[in-house]
Parts: sequence; C-alpha cells; structure tokens
Amino acid sequence: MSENVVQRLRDEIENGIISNDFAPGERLDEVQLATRFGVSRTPIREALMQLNAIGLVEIRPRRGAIVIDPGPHRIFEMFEVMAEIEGMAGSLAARRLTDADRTAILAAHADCKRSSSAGDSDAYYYDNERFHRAIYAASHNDFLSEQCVALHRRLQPYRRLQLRVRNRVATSFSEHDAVVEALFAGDAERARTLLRQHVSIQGERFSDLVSTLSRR
Amino acid sequence: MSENVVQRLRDEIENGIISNDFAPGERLDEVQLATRFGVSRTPIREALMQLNAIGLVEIRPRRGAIVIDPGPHRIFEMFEVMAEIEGMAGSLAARRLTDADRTAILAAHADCKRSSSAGDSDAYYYDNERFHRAIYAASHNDFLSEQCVALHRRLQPYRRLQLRVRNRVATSFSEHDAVVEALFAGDAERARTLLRQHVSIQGERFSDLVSTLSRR
DNA sequence: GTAAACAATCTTGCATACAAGAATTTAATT
DNA sequence: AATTAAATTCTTGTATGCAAGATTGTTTAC
Repeated sequence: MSENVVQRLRDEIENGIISNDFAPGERLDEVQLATRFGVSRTPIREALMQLNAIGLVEIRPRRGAIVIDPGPHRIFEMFEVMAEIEGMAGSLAARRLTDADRTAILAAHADCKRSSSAGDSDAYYYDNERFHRAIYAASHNDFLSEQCVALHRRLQPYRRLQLRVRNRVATSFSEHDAVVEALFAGDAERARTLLRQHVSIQGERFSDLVSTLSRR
Repeated sequence: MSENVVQRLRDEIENGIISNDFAPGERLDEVQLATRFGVSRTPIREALMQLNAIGLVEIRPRRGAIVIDPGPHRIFEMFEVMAEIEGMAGSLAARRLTDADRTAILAAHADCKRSSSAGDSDAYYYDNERFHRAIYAASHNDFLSEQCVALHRRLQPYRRLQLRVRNRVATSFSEHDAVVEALFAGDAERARTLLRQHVSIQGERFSDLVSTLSRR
C-alpha cells in the first residue's frame, strides 16, 4: 500500500521537531502519536528509535522518548564542526570541480542573488541550501556530502533564526560571491577559509543566536 | 536483568559485523537472529533499524536487511573525512589543552610506546585508540568528539588491517610522538597537519588497503 | 531442453496482546 | 495536615498473529 510507513512517520516527526511543532524537552507519547497518525505503536516506536539514532530524540529506558534540547553550548559545538566540514567540502570542490558542478553552483548562486535582492529571506533560505548542497556535491566525496547534508539539516532551525538578523541575507550573499570566486579559481585554501568563516558563528553572531533562542 | 535488550542486540550484531562475523552483503534474517539470540522478532527489527541509521546495514523494503559492503572507494572517502575531523580535533586540542588532558594523553602515549616496543600490534591497537580518544576529549567539543568516536569505530576493521602492514606500528608511534610535541607546544596548525597525515591513507597505503580487502 | 507461468512457501510489515516497570492517586498513620 | 505506603492506572517493552509482497519450485507449453 504505502511506500514505507516507518519512513514517513520518521520524516513527519522529524519535521515536527525541526519546525518546533514538538518543542525541545517535550515528551513524545507512543499511543498519542499512533492515534494521531492512524497507525499502531510498532512503526511509531521504530521511527522514534531512528530519531534517537540521529540524535534528535532521547529514549530513556521505560520512561519514553523526549525531544532533545541541545542548548546553546551544544549548538555552538555543532556549528563549529559544520564550519570545518563545510570548509573541507569547499577545499575539495575547488580542486575537483567539473563543468557540471560549475553549472549547478552558478545556477544556485544566481537564484540566491535574485532572492537576496528581493529581500525575500524565506526564498533565500531555500536557494542558500541548494547553493551549499551544490558545493557538497562538487567535493566528489559522497560520504562527506551526506554528513554535511545531515548536519545542515539538524542545524536548519537555528540557521533560519540567523537569517532573520538584520542584514544577514545581504552579508551572506556577498560571502557566497567570494566563495564562488575562490572555487572557480581553484584556490582550495581560500575556499576553505571563506566557507569556514561563512558558516561559523563567532562573537556577536553567537550572542544573537543565544538571545534568539531564549526569546522563543 | 539486562539493561536494555535492543541495545544489547544492536551491540552484538554491530560487533558481529565489525569483526566480520557477518560478512558484507550477507542477509540478516530476522527469525534466524531472533532464535539465535533467544528473543522475538520485534527487538531484532528495532536493532536492525538502528544499525540501518548508523549506516552499517541496508534495509530494502520487504526484502530484508543486508550488511553494507562499503567498497574501497567509500572506505577511502570515510578515511578522508576522518583525517579532516581528526585534524580539527587536534587543532582545537592544541589550543584548549588542560592539565588533565595533558596527563591523559601522556599516559596513553606511554602505553603506546610500551606496546609498540614490544611489537604487540593487538595491544598497540587498543592503546592507540585510547590515545586518539584522549585527543578528541581535549578538543573540548563534545559533539566533535562523539563524531570522531563513531567514525573511528566504523573504520575500526580497516584500521586494524592497516596495522598489520610491515613497520606500520613503529611508524604510527613516531607520528604520535610528533603530534604530542605539536599539541604541547600549542601549535594548532602543526597538530592539525600531523594528525591529518597520520590518519589519511594516501598513495601506497591505499593500495595496501585495497589489496588486503580483496584478499580476505 | 528451455522458458514462462502458476502455485506453494517463506519473509517482512504492521497490528494486537500481554507482562512488567513507572507514575499517580488514595488511604492510613503519625 | 503532612508524609509515607499501598494500590490502581498508565506506559513501555517484548511476543505473537495475520495479511501482503517476495522467493522458490514445479509444471506445462513450445
């Protein structure tokens, strides 16, 4: 009948967590979810265990699942790692770029320009994601690319908050511009440095994040 | 009695895969595993899904689970990422080292020296792991540390093969020595470079790996 | 003899059932 | 009135049952 119930449930609950529909710390009741999604507890449990493996949910033995609340410090740590592997992807991409990669990056970059100029931060959000994924793909290291996508996804909600900060979209785009230049010049180390800086949240950007977190 | 049946099963099967007890490509039959471990299919299924999430097992819809066979190319990709994040851990460790970190690293390093001199490659294997974990911990980025441990674990079987190569243990130890020096000198970039080179499998080391893989 | 189609069997996917450990409420004692 | 203990209720963890898709084997037709 359906493609795969567990997969669907996993995605639904994951989206619920990412979109803050299920708040951090909230308890995820199995029967409640089961009735809500019109299935039995079995596939719900399997979906929850997958989310546990991803690190979005904590399962305390005999005491149910709760949505993990990373806290500012851990979020900072995740961004620190993201910055580094993103820099790595950029470095590899600069050295391994093919024509197809070039085309994909340019296309996404052009879309970013459009949504940035329009001041549409939601549209920019999606174009930005495409841009970054194009770079991951250009690294020609599938494992790295998968790691980047996964971590990017986990950081999605916080990234989104960041974009709301004044001028962040325009700043982000101009940083992209420099990244593209370095990539196309084949300057691996500059691509790495620029991407690392682009992704990392240092100084006042971290303060912004923390204050936005506590305010919601 | 037992802490958690699913957890136990997950570890057992995971160890079975890592120790090549379950060969890559092998099909993991649910009822077979269930009778073997004296449980029902339900916890087995949950354990398999966790392994699927980790990336050790592939679950094809309605066609059961098989042990993933990464293949030389993917293993190379994983080592490439491992080298980078290991380098990152080293870089952070060099800057954030505490006295406790210093002590832990020195202790593991001393043990490595002992097992290396004794030519005991199995003992060296474990001491080496302690050494690397001490560096991860010294990075004072728990998320990074967890990622390193997880990836290290997944690469475990291939790493072990590497150590069997002639002179590899002695070479490894002398590389550790340089790493320790850079860390204690607070030279972040040198620590990064040394660790990256220490972990990465370039050139002939990759050929060695491939030939060892095909020979087993 | 080979290939295709059909049937029997096996295996997975989800639902339901049952047991055991938490949580909560109520009752009793100080 | 407060605190503790017992009992009830609720929730999770594991087993079992049943239906649908996959696999395998057999038979038949060319």
